[in-house]
Amino acid sequence: MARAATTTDVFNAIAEPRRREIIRILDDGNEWAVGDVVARVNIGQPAVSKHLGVLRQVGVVTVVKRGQNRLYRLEAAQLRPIHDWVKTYERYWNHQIDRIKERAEKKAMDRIARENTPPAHNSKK
Amino acid sequence: MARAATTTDVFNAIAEPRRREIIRILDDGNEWAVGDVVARVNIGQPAVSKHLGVLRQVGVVTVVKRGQNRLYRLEAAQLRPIHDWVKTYERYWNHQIDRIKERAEKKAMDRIARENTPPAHNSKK
DNA sequence: AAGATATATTCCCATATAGCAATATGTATG
DNA sequence: CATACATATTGCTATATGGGAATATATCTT
Repeated sequence: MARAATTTDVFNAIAEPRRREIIRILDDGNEWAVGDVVARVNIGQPAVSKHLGVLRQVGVVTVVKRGQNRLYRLEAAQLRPIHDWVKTYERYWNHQIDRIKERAEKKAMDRIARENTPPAHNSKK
Repeated sequence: MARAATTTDVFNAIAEPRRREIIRILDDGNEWAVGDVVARVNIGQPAVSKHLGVLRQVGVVTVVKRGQNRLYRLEAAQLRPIHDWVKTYERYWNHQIDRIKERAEKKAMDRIARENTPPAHNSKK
């Protein structure tokens, strides 16, 4: 089985460095025409259009037509699944507050226990 | 130019859903033998070994030999670049008073208004 | 209408990669 | 030593994908 398509899995969509670069460019609250993005990256217009198409399909950008331009806008809220996923591991580099750490550990253990259909005993390290 | 290899870019390494699955399995503070991981996923041992190899090369897991086993341990601190990257977009779903939020609300209201006024069905309004 | 401009799409190629089957390597144990 | 076991590696196949070049499509301008 191949990995989930870039057009359906936001984790895969942002695995491409040029798409992260484009996301960064769009992150100023404005709408960007394709040509303006092209002017700031080192790849051609078709490649940029394709990257924007991928980002659109996973919802990370939206597009509106205005004249002969297509204006893309960042919808970074769609990145939240990535945030939520990686946040689960914060405790691995954040040791400041015990409460946060304990909460994260408990959440992880609860999830694993739930998904593994409890072997009916405890004994974690 | 292709995207950075799974073995050198942690963003690409975690773009594969089975690797995220393996990371979650390892996330209980213990060391896991390959066979124990194999028992929990739906792919064969060679595939698991390869996924663990990818994760090892990007530093997300470490491995020690013990007898005929190789024990893998999660080193989730290596996921921090992902956390730092996505954290810069937190304001898109946290910050209550920015333009994006307002836009989203407006869009939702427009949609609700549209749904509540189907053509030629709401006799009186 | 005829260019000019902006963007998307198609065609093609090169490369990465996920998985299985088979095999190799290393280790424990009789 | 011989054999079973655990894991890695190799060989292979199918597929996804990123990019350029060429082309299509839509819109603007004159």
